[in-house]
Amino acid sequence: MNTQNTSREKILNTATKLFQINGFNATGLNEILEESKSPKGSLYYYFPEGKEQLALEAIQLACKSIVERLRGTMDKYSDPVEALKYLISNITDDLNDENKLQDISISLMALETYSSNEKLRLACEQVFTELSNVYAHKLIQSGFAPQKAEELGMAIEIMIEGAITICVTRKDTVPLSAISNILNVLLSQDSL
Amino acid sequence: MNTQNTSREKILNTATKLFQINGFNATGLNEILEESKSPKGSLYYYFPEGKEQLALEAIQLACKSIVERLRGTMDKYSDPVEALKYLISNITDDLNDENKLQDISISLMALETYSSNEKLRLACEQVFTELSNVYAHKLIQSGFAPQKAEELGMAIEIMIEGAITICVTRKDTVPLSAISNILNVLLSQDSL
DNA sequence: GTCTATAGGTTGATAGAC
DNA sequence: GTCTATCAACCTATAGAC
Repeated sequence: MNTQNTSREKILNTATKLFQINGFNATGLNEILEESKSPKGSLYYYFPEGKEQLALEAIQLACKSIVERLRGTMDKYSDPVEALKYLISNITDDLNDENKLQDISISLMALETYSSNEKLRLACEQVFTELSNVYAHKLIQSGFAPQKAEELGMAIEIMIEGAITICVTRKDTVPLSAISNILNVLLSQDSL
Repeated sequence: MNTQNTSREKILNTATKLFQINGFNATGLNEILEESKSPKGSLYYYFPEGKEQLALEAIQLACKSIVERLRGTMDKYSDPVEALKYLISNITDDLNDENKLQDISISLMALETYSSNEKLRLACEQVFTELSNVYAHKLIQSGFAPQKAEELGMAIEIMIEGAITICVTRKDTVPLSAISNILNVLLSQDSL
């Protein structure tokens, strides 16, 4: 998971996990320090701007993890429909194993910050854009027209975020199955 | 908007608004009391179980508002595709006017509570189910098979929640336009 | 660089006068 | 039913010893 053992990385990794699962407002700095076994002095030494800076870096780190997973699964199949099915089954397994948003979605932080913190909102916006682009790129590779691929990429990102939100709320993975079928229909008939 | 002027209703209406827009954790009881011009004594008189009870009733009231809007717009057109287009343009107008979640979505509260408060999680789950059913009902009315309608109803709910999340994060309404097109394709070819 | 102590503010909740 | 005063607990952040 995390390679180095510096205090900075321990704090950031723990913060990234807790912010994703429980949210920005529900996660206290004390909680992060306790779970990462770090002293408060270190936090403000490494993140002099405090909680906001920590959250900003956490969003960016979460983005890296999510994109990595996404790329890793999408590259397993050349056919985009097969690749998406595999990605969705992958996320489904994770949610079944543990009903938590870690390495899955930053929707919670996005909704917590859209109206209260412009810097963090922008960081979340960038995550959504990047994820959409990964999907679009996959579609372009398999022959979709760039404009069509971009629109579909955004639609895929929308469906996955929406499905995850409702999955964790319901504590089941039916919504992900539902969009798996929809994507099948959508991408098969709507090509080129 | 609110008909009666009892302290209870003033508190509940304000809480419902603030919880939806800023979330459960970001909204303090003091803030609710200040905005509703109510004394703290009244809050605990009418909501003896405190913040949790207030949030529970707020989720249910928000559900009523959202369902009302949804039914109101869906009933304007008999064709479900036209009705959904109208609903989406309606939500788009609201978000353009003011980039806030009020009377639009409870996704923020759902994500804040899914892992920390079972009572509130269940209330949010019920909201998502109810909204899905409104869509499904509309599809059944226009000739879709019940099972197909149920699956599509959930898919519609997923897409709208996902699109709203990304809309407020981006501060634009492009995602809602994107799913409007998708729904057109999806419901036109996939009927009966 | 690490750690502790603590400041200064806010939170949800309670007690008790009226 | 209404209102105020107050509580203990928590929060983010800072100061300063080591």
